[in-house]
Amino acid sequence: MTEPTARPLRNTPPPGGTTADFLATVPLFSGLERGELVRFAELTREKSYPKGSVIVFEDDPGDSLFVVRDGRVKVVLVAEDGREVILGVLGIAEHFGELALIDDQPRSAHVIAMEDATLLVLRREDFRRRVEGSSSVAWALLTELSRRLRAADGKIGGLVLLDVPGRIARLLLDFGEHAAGHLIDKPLTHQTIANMIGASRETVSRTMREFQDMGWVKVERRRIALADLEALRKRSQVRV
Amino acid sequence: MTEPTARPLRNTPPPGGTTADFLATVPLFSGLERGELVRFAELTREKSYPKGSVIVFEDDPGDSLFVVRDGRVKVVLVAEDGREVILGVLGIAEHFGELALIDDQPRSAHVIAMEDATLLVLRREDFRRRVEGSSSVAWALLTELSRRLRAADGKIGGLVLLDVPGRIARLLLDFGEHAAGHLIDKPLTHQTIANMIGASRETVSRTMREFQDMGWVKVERRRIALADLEALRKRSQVRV
DNA sequence: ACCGAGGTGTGAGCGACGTCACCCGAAGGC
DNA sequence: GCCTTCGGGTGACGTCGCTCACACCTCGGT
Repeated sequence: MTEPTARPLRNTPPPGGTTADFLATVPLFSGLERGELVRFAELTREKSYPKGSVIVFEDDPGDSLFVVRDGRVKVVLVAEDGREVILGVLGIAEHFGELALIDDQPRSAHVIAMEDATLLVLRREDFRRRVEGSSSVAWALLTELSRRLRAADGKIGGLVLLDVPGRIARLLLDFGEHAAGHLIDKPLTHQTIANMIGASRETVSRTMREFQDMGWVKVERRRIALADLEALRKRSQVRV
Repeated sequence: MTEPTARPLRNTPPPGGTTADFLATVPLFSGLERGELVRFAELTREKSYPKGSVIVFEDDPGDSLFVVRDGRVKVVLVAEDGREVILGVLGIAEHFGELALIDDQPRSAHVIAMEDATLLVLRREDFRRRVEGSSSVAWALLTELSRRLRAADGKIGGLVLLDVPGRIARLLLDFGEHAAGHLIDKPLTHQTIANMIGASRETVSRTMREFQDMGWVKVERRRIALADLEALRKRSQVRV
């Protein structure tokens, strides 16, 4: 855990077509027609952040929506003693910062770049005007918030009802269940897992070893592959 | 924990004016003009549920929005072994069931009447048509979901970062901080508290006693009054 | 006034996990 | 190549909070 400060870099935009093309791949905007996409794209600024830098601080007033164009970021709560809880990891085409746009409350968590990242930034007023004008965006936003709320409630349930191995099993399924070959492609350190499920790095380490010994998962070069979905599912239900 | 079944009762409507008057007090609808309120009210059915009955089951398809007209209901996850997690307690003018309306997913939790309750029921199609027609309702809904998402994230943080006394302190503040005389008016059993914060009834019992001994709270006739906000706030921060 | 149900108080035991301390191996910069 | 950094593995030990068991208290109902 370094002590990063926000120092945006200007660098070359990531490949992959125009901003409008990219926006079309983001669920939030996918309902829009070409012309609208282009206009949205024009309202957008692109910013780069090096690994470890803080993109938004908890309690900042916050008046922008961010869309991940490249890289990965984590949404975290940080306690005074340095322990952190990872509320979510966002990858390409995912976004954060909508809440501050909607209700004018300060940001509810830090967002930190896990890798060098490029983000599109859309300012509150521009965003609001569009949302009010386009029920398609408003509806997509409602859908997204619903999804997150369900996920959050599920997480609360998991924290209360499951022991650490159960929480790990569930997390692994969340990440790998619908992936090709049940392979979790992005590297996931034990520390990161620990912060996502509210456990210590050591316990995660011991548990992952156990899962490997039982043949439930295979790990090579830091890539985790789920080998026995049934066993993991069972373990992620209550009471073994 | 009884084993309740859904058995709606028809009984006398609660007092307090017309349905439209009532709707005007619900934040979701408070942006509407009189005429619209009346039309919404007409789309509404009123249903009563006895204490302990299940209003919606987890995994039900679910196609209605419910507004609490009278009584209190709890939103809960229930494990096979009977343990339950209370995700929220809703009182008069609060609502639930919007998620299923927005994203067509099955319900994510049970909702159970904690007291005899009267609810207004609004069916999906009627609701959707209105929301699409009225950006005021859509915006209010976004605001409400944002609020809940923040609350859920805060809860996750509390579960991970705080010990049981810390979680209890935080819960008490949530309920009583902005109440008149810092008095939590609705009775709150230790079991209920336990289920809300993911702890056992016994631990809650011991902790509440400790809080009383230290003069942080006063309890009489099952009403809890917060006596030392500062101490509670401190205890609800990380690391004592 | 009685009884029963629901809620609370409290002790004893124990187990899952956190913490601390350390080592090892791999990856990546220079 | 070498050295540093970052991530992982593992033992020893302490402890918070869960479970089990039971007693008491306070209602509301008849």
